[in-house]
Amino acid sequence: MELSKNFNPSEVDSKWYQHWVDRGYFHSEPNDKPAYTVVIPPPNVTGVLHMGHCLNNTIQDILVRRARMQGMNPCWVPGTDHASIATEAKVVAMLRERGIAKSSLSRDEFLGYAWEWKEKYGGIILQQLRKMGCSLDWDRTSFTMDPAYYESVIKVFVDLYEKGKIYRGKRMINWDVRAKTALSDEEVIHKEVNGKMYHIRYKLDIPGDEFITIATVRPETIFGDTAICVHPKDDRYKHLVGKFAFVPMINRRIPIIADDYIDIEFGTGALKVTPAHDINDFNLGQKHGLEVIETLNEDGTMNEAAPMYIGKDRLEVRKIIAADLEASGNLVKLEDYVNQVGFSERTDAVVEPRLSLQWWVDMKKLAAPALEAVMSDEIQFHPAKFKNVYRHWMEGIKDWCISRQLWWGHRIPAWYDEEGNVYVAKNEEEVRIKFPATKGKTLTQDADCLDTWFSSWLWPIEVFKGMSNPNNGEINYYYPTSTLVTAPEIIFFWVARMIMAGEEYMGKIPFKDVYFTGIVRDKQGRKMSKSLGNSPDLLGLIDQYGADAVRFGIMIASPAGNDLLFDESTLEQGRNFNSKLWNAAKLLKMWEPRISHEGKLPEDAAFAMDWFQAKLSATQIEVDSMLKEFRLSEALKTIYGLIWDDYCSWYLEWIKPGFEQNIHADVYNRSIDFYDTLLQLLHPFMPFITEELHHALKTQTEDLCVKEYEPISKVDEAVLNAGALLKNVISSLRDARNKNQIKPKEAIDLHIQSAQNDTYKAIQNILAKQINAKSISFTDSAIASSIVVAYEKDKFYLVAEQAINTESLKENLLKDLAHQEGFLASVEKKLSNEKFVQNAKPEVLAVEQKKKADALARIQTIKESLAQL
RNA sequence: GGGAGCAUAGCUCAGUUGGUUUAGAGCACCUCGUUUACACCGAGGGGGUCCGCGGUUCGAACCCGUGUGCUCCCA
Repeated sequence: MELSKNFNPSEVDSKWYQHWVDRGYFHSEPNDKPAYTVVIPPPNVTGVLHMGHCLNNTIQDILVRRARMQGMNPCWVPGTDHASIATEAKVVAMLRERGIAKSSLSRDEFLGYAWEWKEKYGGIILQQLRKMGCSLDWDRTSFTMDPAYYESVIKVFVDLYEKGKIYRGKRMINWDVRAKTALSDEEVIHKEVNGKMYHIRYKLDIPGDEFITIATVRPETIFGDTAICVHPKDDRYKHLVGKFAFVPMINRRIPIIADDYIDIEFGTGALKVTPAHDINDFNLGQKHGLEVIETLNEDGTMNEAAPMYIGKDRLEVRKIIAADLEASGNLVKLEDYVNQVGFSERTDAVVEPRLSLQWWVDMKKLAAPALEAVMSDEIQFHPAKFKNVYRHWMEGIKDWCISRQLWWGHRIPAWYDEEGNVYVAKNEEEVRIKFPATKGKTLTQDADCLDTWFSSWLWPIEVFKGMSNPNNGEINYYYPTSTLVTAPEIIFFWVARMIMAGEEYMGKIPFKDVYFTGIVRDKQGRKMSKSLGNSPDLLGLIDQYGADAVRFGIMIASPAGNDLLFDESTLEQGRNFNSKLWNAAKLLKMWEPRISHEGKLPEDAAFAMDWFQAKLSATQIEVDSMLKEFRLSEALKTIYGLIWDDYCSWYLEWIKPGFEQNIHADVYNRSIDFYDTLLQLLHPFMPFITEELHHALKTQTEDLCVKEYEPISKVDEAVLNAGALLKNVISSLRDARNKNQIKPKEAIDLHIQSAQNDTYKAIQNILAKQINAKSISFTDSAIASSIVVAYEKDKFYLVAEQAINTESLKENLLKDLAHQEGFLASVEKKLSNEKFVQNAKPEVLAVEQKKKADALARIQTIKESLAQL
């Protein structure tokens, strides 16, 4: 097969992807082999592929492809998440564009539009994953709202309710005024915001014109104040405790109370207490039996509690209230203040604490085994530093608010009768059976949906129908899964809760290893985001560079456990690597017509092959251990170096036949096999080009994608060392040529003075070729008017026609001498230290003595060389 | 405010239980080079007070303390 001049990824990529799918290589069924199961972190059904997905899924594909080539039975399950808030927001926006208001639709009508939208746009992202080469088992594509999945989520709700682990309660929640729904704590993003601290004085209900001043960043909440609280030991206010004050503008009378919760140093030391709109105030209110006055409507506008601002947004009121307080004489001062404000993860609205009746999961009992599983390393986190983060959260865990005031999602299976009694069962029919008392009563189902994560925590179980059809053959074979690859951002949202669900419903952990990827940032270290516009178009990049180059670029820049600073130059490096791979194959194929079966195997070629075999085996072992520790980036770098430097720059040059010369059949075949092995090693990282070249090299009996790795052969250390010596000598001599400005075309005569002539004799042909020497001979004494190069204890004399630049030679030798003498001094210092000689381990001592001997010998060599100049 | 982590070449990172050469790699940079694989290339080279200070030790990039700077998580 003739190779084209250049590698053309666009044709090759789609050809092989289709081929792999057609052959069913990605499809898994339970069998006798060990399972290697990975479930994809299901992207939002609304999602389009971004750099984060690219990194995450490339890593998964590397692990899965490698497992396949190691003879395991890998199963990588694709799918999408219904993403309740995000999707509902998109559907609402789409309807608005069509001029339809959500409020004008019934629930069923709205869901009709939502499904329509999902069928049309949902899953675009899954198509995009194919372009990247992901070896997902498409026959298993799942969705968190598939019918069976939906039933499982409901089943879990009912079960946890019956176990007393789910309850309904009026509590302070995070309210998203844009989506008009409750949020869990994890869905709130805290950001620093420049605001104002308002010092507001409240007139006291005592004779005279006295005031008490409070400080707040949310002045609009004064309408919900039901007390002012001071520290009992605060001398400034002690005398006011038990008295009353008036809320400015509305003149409502509120008590002044004392509690040691108050920080005397903060603000004025007096706190306005608004139990309806702050969690701490709420707790304080509970303790002191304070009234709760709500001031906000669902959409964040003020209600009748603030008569002068009804219908105005609370942030708008914050801007205008200062003037009004000023007018009423209540504003003491305004100062700049930086504080932390919560924003909705999905809508970016400023979150308002709000008292609300919601459904909760009691997390304490669920958390215990899940914490233990990670702390005992039954589940291993990579990098392990995330264990701390996890422990910290799990130990301080709070109950999980799971109800969302949305329609798109799993509807809460709770029914209410007219008196407000609650009945929980999987459907109304079931309620009627379980609760005969409901006979004749009208029941209404809870309007709310469950938090998205209340379904995704079942993902590793339900993709194998482990909830809807417990104990089936697949769940028993594929569960627990092997490795979860995900972003550290969702360690609480998802990872922790999957572990809880796994322990609760399977009695087993859901996965053995969790690999946390870094966050993808731009060159300047900023997180990639839509608003910054610093997120590159991934599909455009794949078109431009090819999927392999993108995979290479993103992996080479992702050190384990660190963030990834995305820079297009690494994709260029990937593309260049593609070219290198392609050209090396072209070179090999060029020799094919000149294969000779006659004659003996040349000695130098035999050495080259032995050396490369040793180097290959040693590197395979290294790569193996790196991958076991999830050091994927380092493994790729190692393979890159093996191919580019050791195979292409050294090995191929060593065995390269002269101009129009033949190549020995053994050498040719061995070189092809080496290359094939290299392609196989690289395949999990760059699947397309390796498959293409695997077939281009020779007629193959199987595809690389499913070709199992051979056992690694033993490393011949002696040959490895001889090769290293050869490389070093070549480099030193080339350096000498360069420094003496000997033209590359000019052949030199080389004289070697060494105690190990046999070593050099075995490699002299290679050496001659690599440094362009027309002759090599061995000598016992110095050669006149030559360039002297000292390497270790050996000396090399280069004889060229050109005049020798004695000065620069001398300079180099002196530099080397200074270095060696400095080194010797440090070694001698150590060895003359009695305590070192007494305390150091014998092997350390031996090493130091050898260092000294070597240094002395080298100094001797350099001095001799200098003397000859 | 509480917690975690990081600081090594211009950049991104390795550096295993403290001793394996006076610290390595890739990219970038500089010099030279178009001999039939590849200029998306080849050969060679330069470049570091291992963040500062103090300590432990015969010996510290590595261990301890402290300061500074940065990042992340939680409230």
